[in-house]
Amino acid sequence: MIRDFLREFTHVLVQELIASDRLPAAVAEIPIEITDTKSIEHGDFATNFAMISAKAAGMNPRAVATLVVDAFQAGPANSLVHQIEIAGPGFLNFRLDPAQVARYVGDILEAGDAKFGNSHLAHPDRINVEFVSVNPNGPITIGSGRGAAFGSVLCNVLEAAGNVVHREYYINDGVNSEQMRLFGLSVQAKLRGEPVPEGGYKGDYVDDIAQELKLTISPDEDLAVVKKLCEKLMTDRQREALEIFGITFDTWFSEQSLHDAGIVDMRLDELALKGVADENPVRTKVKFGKGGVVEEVIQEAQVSDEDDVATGERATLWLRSTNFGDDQDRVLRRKDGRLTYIASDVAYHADKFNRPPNATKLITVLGPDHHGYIGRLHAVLAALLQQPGQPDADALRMAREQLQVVIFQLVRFMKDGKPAPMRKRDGNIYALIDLIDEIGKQAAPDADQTEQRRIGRDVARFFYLMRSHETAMDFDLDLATRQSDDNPVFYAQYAHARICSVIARASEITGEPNLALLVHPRETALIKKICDLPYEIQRSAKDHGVNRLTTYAVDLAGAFHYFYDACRVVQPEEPELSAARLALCHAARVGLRAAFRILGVSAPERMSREPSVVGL
RNA sequence: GCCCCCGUAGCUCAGUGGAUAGAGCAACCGCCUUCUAAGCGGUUUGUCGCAGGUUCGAUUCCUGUCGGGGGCGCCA
Repeated sequence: MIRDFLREFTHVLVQELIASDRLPAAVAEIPIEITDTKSIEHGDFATNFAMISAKAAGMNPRAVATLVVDAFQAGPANSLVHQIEIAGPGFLNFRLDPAQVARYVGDILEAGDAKFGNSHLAHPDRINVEFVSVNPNGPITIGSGRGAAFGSVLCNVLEAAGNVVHREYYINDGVNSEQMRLFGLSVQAKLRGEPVPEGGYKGDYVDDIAQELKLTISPDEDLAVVKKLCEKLMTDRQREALEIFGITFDTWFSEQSLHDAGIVDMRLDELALKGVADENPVRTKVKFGKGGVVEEVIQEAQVSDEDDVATGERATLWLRSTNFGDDQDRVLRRKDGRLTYIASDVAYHADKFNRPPNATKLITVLGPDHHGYIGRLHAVLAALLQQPGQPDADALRMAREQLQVVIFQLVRFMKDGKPAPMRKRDGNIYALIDLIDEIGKQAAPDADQTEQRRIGRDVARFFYLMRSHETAMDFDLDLATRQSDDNPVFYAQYAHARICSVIARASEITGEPNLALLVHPRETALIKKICDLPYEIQRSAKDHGVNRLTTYAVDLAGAFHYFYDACRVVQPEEPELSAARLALCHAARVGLRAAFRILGVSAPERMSREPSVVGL
């Protein structure tokens, strides 16, 4: 908003200087960045343009800055930009007229809760974002919670930045999966009252599933049937937990459906036809040195023993992924004919471009244990995308452009100042839904379950989102549960509740607000902060740094509290000022609600803490 | 061995190549006759791990190094 205006404003000044030969044409290439200032002594906004363009201009930064200021002073007076000053090594500091800044309040109110912060793109991406996607063999854990929170907010941010986004969950229900077979066996054992097999699944949820299945099927039912049914039950529970966590997907995509439709076989045939997959009994492995330099290429002959031939087994089908940057060729089909997980991935990645229709980009959010998987996925997509005669490197580059794998780092849970195990004392997996319930019960012991879960969800989401996804984080369970009052999400939500309260109290304030009266420094600071939301969203969409939005929400709340403290809104003896401040309250509420909407946390209209009885 | 991430105040962490590096917690001192004190103001706190390099300018980018966390299956 204001930044966009100042960028354009400066751009025009520079263009004039170029047109009149006072600056060389080369400086037109220098981007103009508007930054905020650390101190109001440096004005409202600043640009380093003079410094970064000094070389292209062939003069020192202050000389460039002087030209810009001259052009500004020679031009027609601008109502918003009061003054441009040269400071320090060559900063251009903008001083704005607060009464003009206040006019932006009107723009904010016009956009409203649902639209404020959103941008339009001339050429939006159509993006499929896959996230969470855990195996249907257990509940969503607190570990997956981070990917869930991050992925959902990334989707919201990309959408708000003007892209078309499709939210997708991939169900790993492939019939060949060892893990899922073991899960089915474990449930089957429970059904029959037998001990779970070696390495099988334990925990209360396995019993729950077995109990539920007992109602509909006999203990003698085939493993395949049991497996399919418990996958469905588990997936339903995951879906339910994620909904409580504030996440709904556009598509829950079944891996097995690709096999059932014969699409996997079809894609493998295509790859074989293209020559990027074959049955030659050799595997290439590449040893990379520092910086991805190829140090050694090893060809391993794959010996087939006579038993294989005798049992009529086929040769192994290899994806020659080393041609596309992978460190070893990957098996697509084992010699016994069973397809690997990566074979499904081939079909799946081709299919994903249908959601949204004609998708231009795929984003896959994965946990830290999957970072070794990135190269494989790019190789899969490169093999799919490669056109006849196209060099491997070009296909790989295309794959890397179209598929972004975003890895979030480990989250460690801390209790009593020590790392807490991911399993609880009773041996059960720590599920996301347990975390939500625990936080909610601690924060609001007397509230009903719906309200407790709303609070638990808000706190958990905010905690997950406060840190950059690319940094390992500690999730302090004590802070999130016991001392939940210290949680910044309450600070931010309280600002919203406070605004609602002020608005309710101001019903007698009517009349047209004169926004030009909003010139108190704390009013100007609040308006500037609200106006920053679209900018923060655009930045976050660009580098996936969605944790900024939590910082933004807290900063905006702080700006409101600071304003509230000094500027009384409801003053019947000053109706014009009151109306203007009321409008500002509405605008701040729009900003907070928009930020909360992106973050997936609620905007409570009332917050009141019962007096504590502790210590009596 | 290779790959990913981290190292900033006592603790947990923000920080867009820029000016005097910030916030919360913790400690201390103030502010409710007044729109919610889950708030506001103030005091105190630094070898931005270390060494080079690029740059007019580096906490930020690059290289190396030390320390910590995680990952490298014909499992998914």
